Amino acid sequence: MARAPDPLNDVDALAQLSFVVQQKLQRRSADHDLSMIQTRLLGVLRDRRPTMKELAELLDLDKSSISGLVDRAEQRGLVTRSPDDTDRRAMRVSLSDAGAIVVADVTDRFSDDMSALLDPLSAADRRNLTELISRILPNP
Amino acid sequence: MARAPDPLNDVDALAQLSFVVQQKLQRRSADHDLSMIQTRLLGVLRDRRPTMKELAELLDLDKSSISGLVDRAEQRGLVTRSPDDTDRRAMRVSLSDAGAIVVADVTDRFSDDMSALLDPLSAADRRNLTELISRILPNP
DNA sequence: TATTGTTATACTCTATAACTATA
DNA sequence: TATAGTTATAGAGTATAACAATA
Repeated sequence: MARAPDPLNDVDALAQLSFVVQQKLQRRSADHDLSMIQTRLLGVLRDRRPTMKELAELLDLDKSSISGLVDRAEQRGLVTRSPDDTDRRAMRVSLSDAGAIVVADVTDRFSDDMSALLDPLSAADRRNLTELISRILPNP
Repeated sequence: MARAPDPLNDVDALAQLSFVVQQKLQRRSADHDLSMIQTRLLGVLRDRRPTMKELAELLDLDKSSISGLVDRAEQRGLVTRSPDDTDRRAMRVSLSDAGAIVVADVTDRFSDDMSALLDPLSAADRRNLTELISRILPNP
């Protein structure tokens, strides 16, 4: 007779779930030849036009790392740099049309993955899970 | 009056949770000057003595990437290579005493982080969350 | 003087291809 | 022949330090 799997403790459950979710996102990114950090870059640009400094804060990277990251994304035509309107030292980064299409596709397919992951749960259980997770996430 | 945060949909809840969890692990790893992949290497060695090929499968990396990864861990005294008993082509990798201490510390502190994260939930809610997550994780 | 961004440098991480030794 | 592992090479990603332009 089939044995039930070992019950997970709460710490292991959170850790394993995070790896599964990240792996899905990584694979959908790789389908577009994007690294996780490139996908995160495009993701934060969906609703922002940040300066390089703001990008460094959003992605928790050094400003010099942002320079290289944006360089490579710009060479691929996914983002564009423009001078800031008022501060002539600053550059603002925005998504190109091509970048918007790519990030939308990654997002859509990742959403499909997450829906598939949630498939074993009833609608009520799903609402319950989302509510519990919302309560432990740091308030936006 | 303070507004409640926007309610998250289930996909966003899973994605955000995974980033929070991974960020905690990354920071605890960085405290020991370990990258995430080095921590994962030490983690899989806690209960295994795999060959290089098995490590490549466990970490989903090319065997040549494993060579470099193990090289650097070995130079830091965290792991050791030993020849396989029966296949003279193969090498087995194991945790050193120092490596075991490091991975135990990262694990303990990460567990503390996860417990703190779960703090807003009652014991019953926590059990409920763990049960729901267990049902969506791929069966081991 | 302080801040924004870039560049030079060094290191880690990763894959591909070619290689050696063993099965 | 096929497999296990290493090495050479190339490129992405990262931080530190030094720098130029602007505030």
